[in-house]
Amino acid sequence: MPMSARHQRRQARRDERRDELKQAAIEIFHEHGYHAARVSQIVKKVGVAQGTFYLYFEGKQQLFAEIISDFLERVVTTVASWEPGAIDSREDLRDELTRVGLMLTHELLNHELSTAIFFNEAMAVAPELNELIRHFYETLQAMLSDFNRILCQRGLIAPMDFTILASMTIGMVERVIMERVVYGTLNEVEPRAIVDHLVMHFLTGTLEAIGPASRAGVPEDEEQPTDAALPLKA
Amino acid sequence: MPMSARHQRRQARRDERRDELKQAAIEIFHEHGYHAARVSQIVKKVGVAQGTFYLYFEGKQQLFAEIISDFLERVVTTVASWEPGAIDSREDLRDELTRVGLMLTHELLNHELSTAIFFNEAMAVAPELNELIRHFYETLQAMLSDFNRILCQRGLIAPMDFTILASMTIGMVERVIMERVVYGTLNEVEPRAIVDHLVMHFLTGTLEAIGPASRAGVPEDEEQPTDAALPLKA
Amino acid sequence: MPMSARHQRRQARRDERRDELKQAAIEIFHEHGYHAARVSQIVKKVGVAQGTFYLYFEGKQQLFAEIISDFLERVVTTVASWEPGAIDSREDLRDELTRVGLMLTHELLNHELSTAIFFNEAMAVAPELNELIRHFYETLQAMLSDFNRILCQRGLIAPMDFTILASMTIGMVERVIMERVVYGTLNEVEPRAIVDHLVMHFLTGTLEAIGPASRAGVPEDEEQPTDAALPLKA
Amino acid sequence: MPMSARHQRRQARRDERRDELKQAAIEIFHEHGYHAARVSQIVKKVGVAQGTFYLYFEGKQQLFAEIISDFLERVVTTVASWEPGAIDSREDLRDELTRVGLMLTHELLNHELSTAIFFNEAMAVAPELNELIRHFYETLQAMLSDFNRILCQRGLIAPMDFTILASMTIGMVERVIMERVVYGTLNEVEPRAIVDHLVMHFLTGTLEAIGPASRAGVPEDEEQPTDAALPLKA
DNA sequence: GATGAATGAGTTTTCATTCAT
DNA sequence: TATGAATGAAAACTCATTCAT
Repeated sequence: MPMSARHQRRQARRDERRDELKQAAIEIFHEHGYHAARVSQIVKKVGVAQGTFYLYFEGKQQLFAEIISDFLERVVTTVASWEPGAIDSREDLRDELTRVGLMLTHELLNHELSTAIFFNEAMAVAPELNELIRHFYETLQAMLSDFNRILCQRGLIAPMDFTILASMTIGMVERVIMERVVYGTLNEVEPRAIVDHLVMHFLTGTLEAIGPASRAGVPEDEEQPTDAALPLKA
Repeated sequence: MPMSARHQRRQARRDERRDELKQAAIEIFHEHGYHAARVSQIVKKVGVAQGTFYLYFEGKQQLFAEIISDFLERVVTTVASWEPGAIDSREDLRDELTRVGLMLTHELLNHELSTAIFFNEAMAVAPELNELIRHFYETLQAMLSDFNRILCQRGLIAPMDFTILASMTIGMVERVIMERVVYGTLNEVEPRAIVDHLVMHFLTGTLEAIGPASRAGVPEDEEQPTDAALPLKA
Repeated sequence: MPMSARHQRRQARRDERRDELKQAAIEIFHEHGYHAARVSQIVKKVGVAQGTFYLYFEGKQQLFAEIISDFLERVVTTVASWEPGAIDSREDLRDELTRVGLMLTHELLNHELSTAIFFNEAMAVAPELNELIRHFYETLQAMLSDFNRILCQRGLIAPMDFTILASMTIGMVERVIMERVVYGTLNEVEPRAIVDHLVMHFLTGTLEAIGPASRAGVPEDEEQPTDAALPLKA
Repeated sequence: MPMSARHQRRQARRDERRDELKQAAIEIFHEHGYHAARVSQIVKKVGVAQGTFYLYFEGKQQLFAEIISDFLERVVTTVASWEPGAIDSREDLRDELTRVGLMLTHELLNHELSTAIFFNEAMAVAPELNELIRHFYETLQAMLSDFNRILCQRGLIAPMDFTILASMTIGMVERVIMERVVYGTLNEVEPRAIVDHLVMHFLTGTLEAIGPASRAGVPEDEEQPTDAALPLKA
């Protein structure tokens, strides 16, 4: 059933306005937080009447949930793009981790506001939403656990509790991203450097130096501890 | 200036009631979240009148802030108990990390509700509180960065960006604690095992097996990847 | 920029409703006094919801201030209509005083409730409002002082402290109006008689009889004190 | 029935504390107004506990009423001291008016705070109190009307509506006192000068100059309008 | 589709007063 | 007498949502 051109145009305009409202909402939610955000501020930003809002969204909370949902979907999609198939060595692993890490980082940095909203507000809005978020983390953990198990089977990582490992990995990434997006602490660090640190820490903890990415705080002049100094467990 | 016995008794009763109210508030905040929590629920739980609440606290928000502040203080105090002085080897380091990790874990698990409230709600209450939390993370990061720098100078960890490293460490710990406290995912895992994973991941990433702590998901029977299979960077 | 007919209609309805609410508020404030008056009583009287009130006014206090402000403005406007230009004799003066007096009296009696509210409540609501009232009295006094000064220069009134004179005049008028509006004491006295008394008292104090306006309490039959008996100061 | 010395001492201490509290209340009522005044502020000022207040007064409102009542009584007593007996000439009248006027003025200025409270707040506290005040004004008016009637019978003042005259007189006095006590406008004017103006205005309106008391605003250098210029009604 | 006026439920907080100690 | 902790009623105001135009 082909739609009429007229209907299509209408639909396009509808979608456009919907996006406008959603974008405005993201900005307002980011600025004030969910609870202090007012629907009146959102519609004012777009320049439409209060009632118009409800032509496009069921309500404030549903819109917030949608924003969070969009965000979660982007993250899952990105992480799911992992391709374990061709990974045969630790080099391959590092490269693949770096690839996915960069994708994820770019994704999150490209949607800074949503990212910040997610970390700051999402858990404090409504029980239903918490369910959604819980489900997201479960999915993520399952995916990572599975990956890790595969890697372990291939002898690429040591055996351990992969659920805990998954949590640790998620936490590392999350916190680093938060620092950058929410607080701006790591703004002057290249995303690449961040990803390098994440990947290397996953691979070798604090065993290996991460050279070129180093910045302030690294004792450059001082004699670097040699690898030899690192007593690897037999 | 010795207080009269009468005054002392009064003060003691005052403190007791204050604690009662605070504890009730923690439970209510945990159950409903800050915004859905009602002062009326708190006083009902303690069995006092509405007005009594305001004899002990300036208001709902101030009480919440105090609860969070208590929490943050406990964490900082615990982390600050780190003693880098006598650490001369990676073994020492592992032991000290384990010691502090266990303390912190116990601390957090002993105040599960506050911990959960902090992770879920704290950022979504009020800008002033966000300031406090921001300051907390800055303190924590500064402490960890300094530790890492010392460790590096002693050749115990490799050089890298210690700010990023600090964030990663904080994130790892946070996420694992959250999983346990907020979602109950890791409830059947011994705190000791959790700490072992955190410490080992900090030290060697995924290079080394964490044996006895292993649980579901770990391919016990399968041939373990040997250390030899792990290509350490030259 | 001509407004659409639709917009005009809306605005008209808006103004109407606003007036309705203000009028209801005047009645409630008059009946209960500012502090005992409830917003709920006001909206009930008009038959709208509680929230509607706040579409038209910032709050209870702001509405009260507006009512008082309206009142003060009417008074000042009336008093400012004084025309000293053509006054050359005491007869002229008496006529002009009578004219302005009647206008003011009518104005106040036409807004009895506001007048009563002003005298009873206005000073006990808020410091900001007291400022406004203070300014009102200052304006009034300045106007009257100036008038008196002009009259004195023309030889129509004797020299004295015109600030005190202004205060006395204001007080005379106020009290007489209060008696009538707040207490209903002088309800059966014609406004004209009231004004005659005010004017004559301003002009000659208790020197001259005010005949036809006399009512109960005046010893009609008794021998009137003759003017001769009045020892005018040399 | 003679009280024991012990009981007397107790009663004295009681009265003292009661007065202390009342005085503190006057200051607080003056500073904040009745509605914004807090019982807690009053007891704090005296340095006793909250409960103590209720050992001496039934409550906030009753105390306020008592303060107002004290005030009204002082005024009535003063005005009632009028002695019309020996007044046979306008000179006598002027002297007696001046005497009473000075007494009243001193009375009010000696209790500035109560006076200010009365004018600003008294009508806006409670209906019962308004009754009291109404009664006060009725008493005052009756007294003045009677006085005026006597004066008229003796040929000392012209016939007119003595109720209106009483109101005018009360208003004149009130307003002048208010200006001084509430706003401080006439602070640099001698009480004596104020009373002179009041008395002269009562006697001759604006017919006669009030010389030595004149201050700023009086055209001293300019030719004074002569009495001859004042066309007295035949 | 768009508007924006109207709705009204819902909650924190204050403070005069009481009363057990 | 004095204390001060406890009481609890009471009210202004907000804002998400609706619906007649």
